[in-house]
Amino acid sequence: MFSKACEYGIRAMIYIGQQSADFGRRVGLKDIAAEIDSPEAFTAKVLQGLVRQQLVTSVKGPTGGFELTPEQLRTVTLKQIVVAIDGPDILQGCALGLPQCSAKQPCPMHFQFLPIRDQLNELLRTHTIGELAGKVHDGLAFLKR
Amino acid sequence: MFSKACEYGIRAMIYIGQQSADFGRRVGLKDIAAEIDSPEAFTAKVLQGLVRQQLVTSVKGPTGGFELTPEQLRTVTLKQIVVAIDGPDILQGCALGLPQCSAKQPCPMHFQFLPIRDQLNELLRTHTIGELAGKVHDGLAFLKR
DNA sequence: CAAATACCGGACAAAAATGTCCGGTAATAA
DNA sequence: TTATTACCGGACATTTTTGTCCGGTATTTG
Ligand code: FES
Ligand code: FES
Repeated sequence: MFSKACEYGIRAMIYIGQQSADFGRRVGLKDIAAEIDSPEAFTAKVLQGLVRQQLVTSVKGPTGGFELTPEQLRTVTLKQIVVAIDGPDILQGCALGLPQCSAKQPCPMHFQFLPIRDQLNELLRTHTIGELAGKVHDGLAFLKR
Repeated sequence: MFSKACEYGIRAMIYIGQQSADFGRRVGLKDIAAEIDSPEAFTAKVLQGLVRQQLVTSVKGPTGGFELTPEQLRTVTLKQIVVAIDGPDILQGCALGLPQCSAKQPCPMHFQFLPIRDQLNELLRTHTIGELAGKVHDGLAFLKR
């Protein structure tokens, strides 16, 4: 479904968001990698990209780390993260790999697949990091194991 | 979503099925690759695997090629093909890559993601190759362009 | 039987994804 | 100011996926 990079990116964002929302605390790479069970250096690469796209904020030096501003917590969606890392293909590409997904020249799965893909779009579009971080805070969801 | 191998595999199977159902005609690799716009040698590899799993039948020598028996047309589903090529992960794996998808230890997307994944399961489980080949026959669906 | 055909199987090659390392830079704190 | 901290950026390494090649084998036709 998603690439490893994307999985790590989402999990990292939710963890950063949870720490920012609950404690106003910045988190370092080592901390993140440990809490979401991901390779540290690779996760760094993924987060660097998200910082460039301003989906997350980073601060260098002692007491530095990653954080999500209240605005980012409220506005950054799963869709933005997925598109930033994996590109828009999963949101609009053909299930069977045809170069164009269209109702004019549909693949045999098109009309059955479309509603499913649309629901995925809706899921990604309507869920913010702040919302998902809340579940982790409440002990209703987990980021590893 | 699916790997390239899986996309080629499904498209090839539908084309083979359409030719078997409509004309009782075996099709060769060159023909298949041209009709579904896929790399010939790579498609061969994918089909070899499906032959081993008896999802499609192959015959060597002149007049040989690939075909689907009436039974295969009726019973082989998208799910069987996807699992044979990509494995069961897309049908049961966690959206965020947790080693186990479970409601006991759910990731933050679990309860929203589950119904979508279930619908995909249902789509793959309930559609046979014969059924999809029929759409191509009727000009309602296409395997390239 | 002999020749031609077409899938089979394994080795090989290229590209992409995943993962690591290390020096550079900016920020903090003593 | 100086030392320390922690992200940044690029190069490098490994693994997986994608794709190619070629001789072998089975089958058909003459
Ligand atoms: S054309 Fe294949 S999903 Fe739309
Ligand atoms: S635990 Fe992640 S989808 Fe079920």
